[in-house]
Amino acid sequence: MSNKQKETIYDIAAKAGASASTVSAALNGTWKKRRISQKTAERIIKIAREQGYTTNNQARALRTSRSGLVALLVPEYNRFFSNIAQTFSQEVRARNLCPVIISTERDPEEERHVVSDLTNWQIDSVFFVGSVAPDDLSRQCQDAAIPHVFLDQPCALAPSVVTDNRAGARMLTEQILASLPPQSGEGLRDQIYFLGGDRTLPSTYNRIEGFSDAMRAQNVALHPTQIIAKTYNKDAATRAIEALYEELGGLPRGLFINSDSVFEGTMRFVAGLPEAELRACAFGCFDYEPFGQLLRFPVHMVRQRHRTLVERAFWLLENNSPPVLEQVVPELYPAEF
Amino acid sequence: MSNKQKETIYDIAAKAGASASTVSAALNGTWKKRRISQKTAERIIKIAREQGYTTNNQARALRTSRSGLVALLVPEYNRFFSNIAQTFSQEVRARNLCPVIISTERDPEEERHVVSDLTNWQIDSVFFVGSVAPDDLSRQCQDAAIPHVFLDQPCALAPSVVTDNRAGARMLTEQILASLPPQSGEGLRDQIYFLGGDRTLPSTYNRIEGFSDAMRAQNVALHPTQIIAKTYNKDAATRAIEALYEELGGLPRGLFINSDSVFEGTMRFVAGLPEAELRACAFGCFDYEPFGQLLRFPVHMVRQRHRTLVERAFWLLENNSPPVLEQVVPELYPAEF
DNA sequence: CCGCCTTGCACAATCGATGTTGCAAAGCAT
DNA sequence: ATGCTTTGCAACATCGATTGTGCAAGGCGG
Repeated sequence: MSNKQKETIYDIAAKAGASASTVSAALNGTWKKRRISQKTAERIIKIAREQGYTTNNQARALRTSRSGLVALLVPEYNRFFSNIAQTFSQEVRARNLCPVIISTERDPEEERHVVSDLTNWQIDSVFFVGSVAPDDLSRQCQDAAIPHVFLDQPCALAPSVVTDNRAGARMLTEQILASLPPQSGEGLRDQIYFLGGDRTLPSTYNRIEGFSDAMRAQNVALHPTQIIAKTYNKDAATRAIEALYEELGGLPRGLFINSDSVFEGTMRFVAGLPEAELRACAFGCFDYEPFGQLLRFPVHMVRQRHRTLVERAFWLLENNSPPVLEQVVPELYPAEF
Repeated sequence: MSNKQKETIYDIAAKAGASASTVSAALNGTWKKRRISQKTAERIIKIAREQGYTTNNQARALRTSRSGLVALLVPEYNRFFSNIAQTFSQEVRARNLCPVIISTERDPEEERHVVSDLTNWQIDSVFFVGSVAPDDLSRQCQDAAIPHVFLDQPCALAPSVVTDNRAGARMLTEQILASLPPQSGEGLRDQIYFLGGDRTLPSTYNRIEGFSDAMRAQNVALHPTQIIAKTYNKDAATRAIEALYEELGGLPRGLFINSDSVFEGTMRFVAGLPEAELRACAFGCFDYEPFGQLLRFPVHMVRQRHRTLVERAFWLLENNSPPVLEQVVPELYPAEF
């Protein structure tokens, strides 16, 4: 169609016999405020449509100092973050804005850098998911007057939306406790272990709390050694479960697996064990993985409500929320056998 | 730090006792061309750094009509597309540009819309992954003079990079054939089936070709009914495998599963079957799913090289490639037991 | 018919960076 | 000292949309 230069409001103005400012007002909806007659506005809009005119976003952004870009920073693209990204992208586009999704590889340096980059784009707002150094980032955004929210990993200085990890962990642990195999009678092996994550991070910390809550509520003894939470790393998880297996002389009676990466890591070892041993352990995973339901042994799972998380984050942002922490209770997917 | 308005080249100019144009030249590297003395340039650069100046991208974009934005359109965020997105994001940022990733939900209308939106952003270039209506999109981009590439789903009108589906399917099929269980002797059940995908799409078409190649090479008879390829839909896959199971009175001797969604769908049914039946079928999946290796029966897999795909796409784009089709041979992950 | 208030729109400045043009000073040769 | 080239930089127009301001025509009361 239009194999020529792109049209501007000036071209439309010429064709409509009006001035550029009138065209601008007609097209961006401010014509009423600017006392342009409805007749003129409609004529201009019609012509613009016929010519296939579309406005140059850079020019608008330069003038209004609002870019129409909304950024999402994720640590990486795993299942959970991808779901968040998908929902985010939809919500942004529903608002006629443009989503910018960037992965920062869990590197605080990179996070800083990305944010300072984004300020040059006059980003309208930023969503941080699972960020490593929330406080620094929040300050950076505040300096640049960029509205922002945190998801998954909270920040005291800005509105945050996170999964109610404690409640979720409690639900999951209760489910594990409810489907415990008979005791083996061999002390250590009859205990329930919490594996994976980083206890210095709020999410893991709260999951441990929820785990403990559930144990306490049912008067199940819990010793600190039953909680192994140093990293989300996949390979480390494989090593950890191997070590545990060796130490106990078998699998524990129950296993709370903290996150999908840890799930994958432990399964690499566990999946190779004989049927009988697998049946002697009740598994729960704090994350949803469809294939988890297809293993030959039951695995209870908890799924974070990514859509709700994102929706709430938008709400907080759009209502200029003060730094609050909002929690969303996750969903339990009990194993069906 | 800077709790005031953002600085412009004019502020820097004032502080450096130079003109804005000189500052601009000094900062964007064109100062040599513009005959600015090295001394002046360095002085300006130093001041700019001290003041923490960063350039306003909209202003630059408006002037140069290059936005510095690069877009990626994906149908959705599944494992494969997320990997692509991750790699894309890294490559874009390595070039000091800004990645814009948008999911179009496999809706041609939405695809068109997104592209026309993107042209208003003066997007520098667009990467289409698995797009539904490549030709339309390519024409749209051509009209707007936007360089573009297609990944995964090729387009005759623009450079494209796709997995060598035929070769991959052949590799996978050979692997299936090599690990076939003993014959049952019951006619139909001793055959190998191809399940899932959409034969009207090039990728599925070529995988069927590769499947056929391998069968032919080993003189294995192949009847059209052994190929069931109408959709990538997960639920449809569950229904299809159920129907097949019923028709054959058991699983076939071999099953070529086309894509991760189909894998998940079939597994929902298959995973519930008794051990013996599972061992009577050799499984192969054209997509990589880590949990696929953790099932209680072996599944051979083929993994697309997402990094290579993206890198080649960039190369084609940056070298103004004519509409060629480049193929990347995928990687075989044979089951280890 | 005159002053006054609307209505309806055009003019022009502006956002910040870029790049073309022009002009003074310096360098050099004669 | 004169003319010519080179060096080094400032001025200014420009990208396209937005928005404050100004001004003419029309409506209305007196």
